[in-house]
Amino acid sequence: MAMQISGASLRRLPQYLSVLVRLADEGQRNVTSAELARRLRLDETLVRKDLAMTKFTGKPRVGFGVPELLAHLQDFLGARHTKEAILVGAGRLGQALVAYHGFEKYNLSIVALFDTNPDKIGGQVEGRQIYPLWQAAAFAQRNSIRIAVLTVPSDAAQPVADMLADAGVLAFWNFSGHPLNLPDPVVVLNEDLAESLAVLSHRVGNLTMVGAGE
Amino acid sequence: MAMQISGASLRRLPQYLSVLVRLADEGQRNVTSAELARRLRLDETLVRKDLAMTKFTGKPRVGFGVPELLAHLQDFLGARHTKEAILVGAGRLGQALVAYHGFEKYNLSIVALFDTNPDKIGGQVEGRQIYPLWQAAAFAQRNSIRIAVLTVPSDAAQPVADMLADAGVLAFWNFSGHPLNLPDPVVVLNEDLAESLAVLSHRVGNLTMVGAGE
DNA sequence: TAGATTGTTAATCGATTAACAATC
DNA sequence: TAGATTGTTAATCGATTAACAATC
Repeated sequence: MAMQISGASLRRLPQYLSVLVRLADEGQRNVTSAELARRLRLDETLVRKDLAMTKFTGKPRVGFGVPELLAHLQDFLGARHTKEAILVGAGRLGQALVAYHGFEKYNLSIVALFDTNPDKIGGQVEGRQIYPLWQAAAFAQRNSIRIAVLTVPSDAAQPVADMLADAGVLAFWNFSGHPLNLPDPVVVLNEDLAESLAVLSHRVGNLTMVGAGE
Repeated sequence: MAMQISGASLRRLPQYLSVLVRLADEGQRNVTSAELARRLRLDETLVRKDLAMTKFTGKPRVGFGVPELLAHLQDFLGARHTKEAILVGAGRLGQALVAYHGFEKYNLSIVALFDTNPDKIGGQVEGRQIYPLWQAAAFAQRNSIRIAVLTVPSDAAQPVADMLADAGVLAFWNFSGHPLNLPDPVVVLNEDLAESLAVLSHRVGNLTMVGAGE
């Protein structure tokens, strides 16, 4: 009965959030589904459906209260209580993610980094310490860490994930490009820049072909 | 009649590619759709359908030729002729992307960076020069650049994209989080870490709630 | 040949869009 | 009240999965 929100809907919520932040800054009190739709190039019915999934209701003739909806979505997305995470694989991508300030909006805080490279261990990234990989599981357990960001080489992804899942980590943000196999309650979110790049590469290939001939 | 491949299929092709690279290394000659499906946790019919979309055919009782399919997918994804791109916004994320070696697999080469920050201009990232933003359009035009990676703040995304589109850029990989509005042949691929983070944040919120009470 | 595996057509599923009654 | 806008049910669309005939 409590209909589960789809991944597709969930991915649009931060987009609504970012429009709402702007509208709130401008002091706008209410916003209609039509206006949200227009700004994000979506269908207005889809907007109403997405918001309904989060159990927020608007007012006919008025729309949705901007500050109320803003706060509601932040709550819904879990953006209002801090979650601690560790990052495994302090390479270039890992270090960039630690420095990426987008995390803060969702109150995700990376508290420690782990790596196998002795040259990196003991160093710091953005004020966070890099520890040896073998300490990761114990660290996660001791600090009740629930989230791990995996920026390890693809070969290392599965063994590292297994180890951390054993230590109680419940969610993985997996940048390794290797699909993970983990027991059921564990959440895996795969992020694969290669996929996007393939899409771009193919489309550009087609464009230039069209441009060149035919 | 020449059925257009869907984005969903296209995103799976690099996954097949990475399995094929591994199989080719191991010297395996043929692979069945069932084996590809198992390794990537997909349905085997879906695998056959995806490969059919690229116009590659297998042999009943044998499967798909590993080296042939590998080469075919690389071609299909445009991974076999080099494409030059510029990157606008040499911040942390931008610099990380330049350093990210995943690009090379698809023969996408970032040849120059642009930024407005005088402290950055004149500097280098991974051997590539950082130029002032106002030179970007002329540079793109002079060098027939077709692809731009946008790692600028969201407010700057639309004006920068307009300027580059005027200069002949046909494809944008947009990390700004701001939806772009561009004329029709132009390809935009949006990459939004905030979306993924929202999905993760929500799912973890649910997990911990389940763990805590109910 | 018999049987495994492909390629394709049909059925299902889920997400988006259209239609419209409810409401303020 | 009249009319704009919500919330929801029905229709459409596209992608995935199932079924199965073709083929080597």
